[in-house]
Amino acid sequence: MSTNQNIKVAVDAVVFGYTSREGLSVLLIKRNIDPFKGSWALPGGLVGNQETLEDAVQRELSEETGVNINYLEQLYSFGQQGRDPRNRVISITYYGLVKPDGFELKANTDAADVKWFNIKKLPKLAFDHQAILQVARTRLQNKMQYEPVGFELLEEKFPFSELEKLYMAVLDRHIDRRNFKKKVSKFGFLEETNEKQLLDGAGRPGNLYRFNEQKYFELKEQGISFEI
Amino acid sequence: MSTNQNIKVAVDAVVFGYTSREGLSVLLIKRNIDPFKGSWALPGGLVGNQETLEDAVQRELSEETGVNINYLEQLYSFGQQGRDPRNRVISITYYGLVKPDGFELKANTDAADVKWFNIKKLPKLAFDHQAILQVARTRLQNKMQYEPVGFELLEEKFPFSELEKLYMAVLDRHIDRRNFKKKVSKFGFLEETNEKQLLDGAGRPGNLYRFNEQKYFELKEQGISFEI
DNA sequence: TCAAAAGTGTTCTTCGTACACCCATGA
DNA sequence: TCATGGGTGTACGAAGAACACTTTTGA
Repeated sequence: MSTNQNIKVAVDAVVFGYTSREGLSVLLIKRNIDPFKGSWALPGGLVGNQETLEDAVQRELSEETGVNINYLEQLYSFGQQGRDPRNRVISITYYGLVKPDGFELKANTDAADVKWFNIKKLPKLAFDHQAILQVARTRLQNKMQYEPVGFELLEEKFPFSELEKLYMAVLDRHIDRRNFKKKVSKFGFLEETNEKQLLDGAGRPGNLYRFNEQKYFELKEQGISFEI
Repeated sequence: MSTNQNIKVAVDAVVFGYTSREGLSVLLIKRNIDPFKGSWALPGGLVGNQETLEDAVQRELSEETGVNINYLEQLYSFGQQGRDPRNRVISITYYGLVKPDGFELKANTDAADVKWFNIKKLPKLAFDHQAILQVARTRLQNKMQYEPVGFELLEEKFPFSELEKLYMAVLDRHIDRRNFKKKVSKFGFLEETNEKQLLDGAGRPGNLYRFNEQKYFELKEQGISFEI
């Protein structure tokens, strides 16, 4: 059993982005080699002998998509036989969060195309990537409810309503504005700036807020736990 | 990057057991080959070309320890270079739960010895297994608070106090008996039998309870969520 | 009759939730 | 002046936390 093992190790990444225009989106590449040539798939590829798993993810993302990832966390490892028709490949998957200003894409040699897809309008995906994406979505939903990772999807300064809409988009349910504000404010890691939102249409401009990560870590040290 | 990848794939398992006598325990093997010959380590080994990751874990456990695993869940994948001094090995780790009556051990060819160690009296471990164990412990603590996995560590029928002591051992804090009973009973997946505990000493014998898994799944379907 | 462990209810506080009107701005 | 979206407080009910005495058994 310990001799002649012939299994390849890959990484794949589910990268989430959010804008209030587009909602919650996922970054996909169009494959330009077989198998699944022409299909949309998660960015990813084989791990180099000398690089860590995280480095491999970062490298693949920059090779294939050009995005700047802001938060990266290991998701799950998939190892079923037949998930890649060529060889036995186990894939260690990650999910990542990108701020809206890191949204510019450039498809590269390895990919025929790169695009953001709204989470509700996904194409058919190659391999078992549909299942991976589902796991990632569920994980993000859970994670956002007990750690303030949502801020990794917003600009540095944002109106409160952005945060609220983000939570509604990810959790896919309505949230009461007043209760949500009360709950988030209570923790004390959100700073009000004295700037106001720049408007794109009518309506009263909201105050801009900033997430104080330093403060959050202090509170976490003290055992205060975030929950939405 | 895609040519001549030379990385081995292994699985390792953190197996937890519980008895009120011994408290929360972890199953370790004594290595009989180098590196770390003579050190205690988590059971595990390389994955065969034709087996799933879960199968590999089950096989290693039965080869090395002879325990019957009751619940198995993937934990995390560790891939740092240097974690195995021989080759680049990435390890996909699992944690498992064993009922007290599956406690009999038999060390086998692959291991010089197998033993249960109380979680508070662990020896130095080989490789990065100390870190893996820490991740597993934290995961178990979290998991037990939102899914009733604790029952996988108890006999089929158990006095209520067993459940309570188990939670105290895993969470490492005091739990109020009355509040705990109220909370657990409320869910309705715990059945009271009309048998009573067999005593080992003085004290009033407790009623025996049984976990109704069927009922739990029904409740879960209805969106009722377990939380301690 | 004593020691050991199990069984059981009430009160108080905290948190979650439901809910509607006024304000600032651009068109 | 109208339409759009932001800002704000209160009241009710549910759940969590603190807390002590009685019962059953073996020695």
